[in-house]
Amino acid sequence: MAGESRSSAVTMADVAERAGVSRALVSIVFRGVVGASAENRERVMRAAAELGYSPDRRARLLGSSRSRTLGVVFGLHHEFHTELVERFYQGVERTEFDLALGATAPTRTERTAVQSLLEFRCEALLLVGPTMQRKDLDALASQVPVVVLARDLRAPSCDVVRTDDEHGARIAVEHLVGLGHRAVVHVDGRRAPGAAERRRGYRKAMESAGLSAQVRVIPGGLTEEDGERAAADVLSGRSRPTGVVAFNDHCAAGLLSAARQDGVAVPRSLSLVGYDDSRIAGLSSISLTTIAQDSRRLAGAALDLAVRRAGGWDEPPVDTVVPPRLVVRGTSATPERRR
Amino acid sequence: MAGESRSSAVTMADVAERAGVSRALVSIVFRGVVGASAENRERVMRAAAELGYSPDRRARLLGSSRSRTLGVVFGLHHEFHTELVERFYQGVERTEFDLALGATAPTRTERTAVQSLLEFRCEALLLVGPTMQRKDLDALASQVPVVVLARDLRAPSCDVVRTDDEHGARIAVEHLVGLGHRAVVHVDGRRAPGAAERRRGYRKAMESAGLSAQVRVIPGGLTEEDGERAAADVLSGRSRPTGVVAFNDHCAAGLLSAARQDGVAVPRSLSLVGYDDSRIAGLSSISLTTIAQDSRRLAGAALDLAVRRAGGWDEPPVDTVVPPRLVVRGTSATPERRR
DNA sequence: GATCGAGACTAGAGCGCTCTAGCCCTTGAA
DNA sequence: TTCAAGGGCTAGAGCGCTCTAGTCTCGATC
Repeated sequence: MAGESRSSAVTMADVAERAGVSRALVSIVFRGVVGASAENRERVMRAAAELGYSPDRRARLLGSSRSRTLGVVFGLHHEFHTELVERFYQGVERTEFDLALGATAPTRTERTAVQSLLEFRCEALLLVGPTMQRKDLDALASQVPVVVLARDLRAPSCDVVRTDDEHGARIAVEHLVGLGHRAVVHVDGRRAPGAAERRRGYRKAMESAGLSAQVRVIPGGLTEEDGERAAADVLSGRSRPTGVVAFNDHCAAGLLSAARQDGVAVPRSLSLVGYDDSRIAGLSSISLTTIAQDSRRLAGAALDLAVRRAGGWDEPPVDTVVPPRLVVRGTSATPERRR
Repeated sequence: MAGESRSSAVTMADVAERAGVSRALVSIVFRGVVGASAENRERVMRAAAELGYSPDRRARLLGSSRSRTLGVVFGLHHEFHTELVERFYQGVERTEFDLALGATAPTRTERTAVQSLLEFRCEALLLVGPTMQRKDLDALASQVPVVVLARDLRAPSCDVVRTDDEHGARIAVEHLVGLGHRAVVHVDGRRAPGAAERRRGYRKAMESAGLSAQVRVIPGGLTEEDGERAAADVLSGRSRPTGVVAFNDHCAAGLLSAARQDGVAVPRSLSLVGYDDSRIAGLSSISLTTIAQDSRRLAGAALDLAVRRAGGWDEPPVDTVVPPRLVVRGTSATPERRR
């Protein structure tokens, strides 16, 4: 058969034969455990290289009772999810585990992704921003250790790692107040996940700054269109604010483009803070000051939990909250003096 | 051990016992092949459901000599790559194969990704926009069937599926000319992959339209900053063009923001066409007319090739070229009458 | 009534590893 | 000298499936 010339199946036995040792010894060498002389170790590696051998993952996993695999379910098109995945890859190198990716997309459900990861016998699952129903999540968590990221759950049946959204909104406000703003409004996310926390953070921060009288929450949303719509409320009226904390970057971008179209100079006449540090915030034509989630710590904490759970750690679910940080770009500045 | 209460290992043997049949029969049922009575099929499925059994992928793959797995190497942060991955998922359902993802990121090399997929004994590899050196690619292709997407190779050692960039630039020009533009310039991508083809497409289209005299290529680049820089060239001078075909969307976005800052109305005074249909093109504040790659056909063609190669198809490498299409948004319109 | 064939089912040998048990040898302490 | 300890190595039994080569049953055919 023509295909035979390709790698074909060079197995551990072939390597063993060529190196003149037993299969078991080859296994020892490839697992990197003690029990082989330096000489033989070298011999085996050479033989393997000559034959182009690489161990068969499937067999390897089957042989040991543990799969040493962590499953990650993430949204293929969510930039923040993919950022977390990258962090996972980085973090997992320090462990004895490997990662298996299960992507989610408009045409591929979480259910499908989870199913396929389960077939690989992952020892724990990392779910990034899962949208599945609560009862499905609970059911899953009873089958396999689960760590949920970026979704707030009350009374969780599994570990949760998330960003402190209240704190995020707070530091956004503090940034503006620190620059000298007093009239700072919040364009919120209505009922989106996280919206309530951000609203609360905004309110509390304003109160702490002695600006209770200035508190004003304007209904917004998640999209640019929502931001554009909210712009009407923000910009009209006598009491135009000098600072806006928006629910997220897209909303802020809509607001920004509407403001500029109205001839309002940003940041000279209006400062704007987004949320998420999504890619558009970094575009030079937008250059949005925003709140960034600490993907590194989020991923690190989640990975740590997953590994411990996989190792049999059996304590009640843990809720880990990571503070976000401010990223200052071009849409925030000292307010101009008016009147 | 505490972990035992979780799924633990329920195997085919457990299902067989519960259903009162042999393991082999359970296998037959789960593989969905003929050879089991309706009654027993039902019995087995019921037993499996009761036990919460799902077949072990690792063992399954090991048992059959073929892995029935296609590996995909893609850039985690490239939106176009992830779009292709989604298409792959869709397409692969119609086949007998499964997908294994190997993500690439700034901190994770293609080499690592390929290595891990190879350990899974993928029967073919789909490389999306691979950046590895030519000789590494050739070496890889000699080990396992490889299909390369979105990278132009001359005299390839493997199948290539790509977009017809020359054609893309051509239809961008034709769109503008069709709207009545005559002074159409091209802000190019210098030496970026695809830049030469797009330049050629622009030139040829202009010539076909009888506008050879208007041909003008301005050095650009891939980023917004490149676009902003090119804007100076485009907008200055007596002979300002009415239409611009940019190398890509980011370049076009930079151009757009610079033009607007200069008080040039888009699309009234200047029409702009980008390339790639990236996410920013769809942002309402940008709303860029652009050229979209046909991810569906690209993925379909690549998948088809991979499956055939995996099946032992052994013809010389195939080069598949897919035409892109125009996406009209808000940055292109009939030119205003001047003078 | 013997023969055949098809369908339903099973036994059991792999697949390529891991890992335990045990062998052989050398070394150092008793 | 004896024995324990331990390093280096191997045999061989799994791991949970797939798949070939059967066996058995039953009804149709000659």
